[in-house]
Amino acid sequence: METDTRTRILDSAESLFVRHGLDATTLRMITAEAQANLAAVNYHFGSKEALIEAVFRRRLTWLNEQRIGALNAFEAEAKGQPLKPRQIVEAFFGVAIRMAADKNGGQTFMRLLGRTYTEPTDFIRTFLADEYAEVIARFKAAFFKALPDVPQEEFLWRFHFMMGALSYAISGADALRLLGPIDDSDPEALYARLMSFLIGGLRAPLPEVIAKPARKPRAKRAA
Amino acid sequence: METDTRTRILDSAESLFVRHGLDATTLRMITAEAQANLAAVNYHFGSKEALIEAVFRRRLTWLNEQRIGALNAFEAEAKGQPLKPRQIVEAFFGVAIRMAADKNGGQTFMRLLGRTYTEPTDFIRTFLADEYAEVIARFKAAFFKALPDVPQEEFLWRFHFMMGALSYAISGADALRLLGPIDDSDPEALYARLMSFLIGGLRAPLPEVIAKPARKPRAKRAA
DNA sequence: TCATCATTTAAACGTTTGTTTGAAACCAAC
DNA sequence: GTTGGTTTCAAACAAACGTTTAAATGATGA
Repeated sequence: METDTRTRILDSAESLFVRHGLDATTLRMITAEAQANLAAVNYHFGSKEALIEAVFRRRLTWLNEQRIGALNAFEAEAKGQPLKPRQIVEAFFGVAIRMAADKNGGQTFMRLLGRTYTEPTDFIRTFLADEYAEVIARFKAAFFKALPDVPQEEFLWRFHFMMGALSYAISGADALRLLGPIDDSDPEALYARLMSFLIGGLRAPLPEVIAKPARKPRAKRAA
Repeated sequence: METDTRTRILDSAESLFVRHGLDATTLRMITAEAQANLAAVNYHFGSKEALIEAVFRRRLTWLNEQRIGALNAFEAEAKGQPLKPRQIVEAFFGVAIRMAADKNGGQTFMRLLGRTYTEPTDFIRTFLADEYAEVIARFKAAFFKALPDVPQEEFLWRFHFMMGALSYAISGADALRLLGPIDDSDPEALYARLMSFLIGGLRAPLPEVIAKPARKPRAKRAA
């Protein structure tokens, strides 16, 4: 338990952010739980904003490297042939689910990340966009190659839906309590469940209505 | 534009909440945009917490009544027979997507709602659980009846995933910017896209690994 | 016209926020 | 043992927060 102040602060911040949200977590809560002085955050990180970025960067960089690594492995194996969609899904979402199952750090962070995609704060949006730029580009290319019959815009939406399902899968029991008691203790089962759901959605028949000249009836109810 | 102070505050709060989040939105921002006095919030609602609840209740009650209404209509038509899964999905998620397409109020709110499911704040969780209790019970029952071959726990997860996809579908362009430029101006197309994705995921083949006696290999990488 | 109620207003309240300060404590190198 | 650089510490800072107050204003019915 002899970790240095910097990491103790990162750990406490991560854990408190996921419990109370970014805004509602104060520096005093963080430093108290980390058994550090209040000024330590500004000394080690500069500001609360910089601390938030550090909390995310610490694990997000590694996560996306893993994703690209998994994709590289599949592509090397395929020797120029398009990958199977299942492989690409596995590389992107599977890696995330497995990280979320890792009690030594990943679990807490992934819950935080899941609910941060929809975070409206500006500096977080731009920060995430930067961190994701490379991995998104790689996976878009792989998907387009693997599914040449699916219109690109259509696929982007499905990718987006899949991110939503992933986010909720990871947030897990918190939001699930809305649906009733449920067991989210088995990460392998969760992995299998999410994968089959995602593949099912990804490979669903294309909707017919797409690209219809959306003529909206102007008629309003008489008032 | 002669609306009363109370509704002007509700409208401004709704719009600001979705832009900056609940915590980061201050009463001074709200009253400034609503052209009301700072004290007006506490006068009309009692507290900021009560205002938040009012913002949600105003549209959420109606939304869930619509959902139950749609389900009732389908069930009356089916005369005791189980519904088709597509109908239940339509009643729950279709109603939400259509509300999200309504520029006169619904759109802003649904974006707010989508990112609030994962909100960690306690009083919001309990509030949402209350508001959703009835509609969740009705739809769970309908789904269980329509899909007797799907284990209930399995289905609850899929329902959960579907909520995630819906949430992201509604948050729309905000988070989608991560994936690149995309057009979310056509609600009918979005509706069709989400529905086919959801049905695809819901009806995907069951994963085999479920309920395996999760024996986790203790072996760690040599270090 | 007056009295009564509801609403709006400006000002102030006590807290809490993130941040800064300057001195104390620590620790290795010489 | 003294120096020099890093880290910790208690205390204070101004700013912003949600909330409260008491007076001013508006509208309604007698």
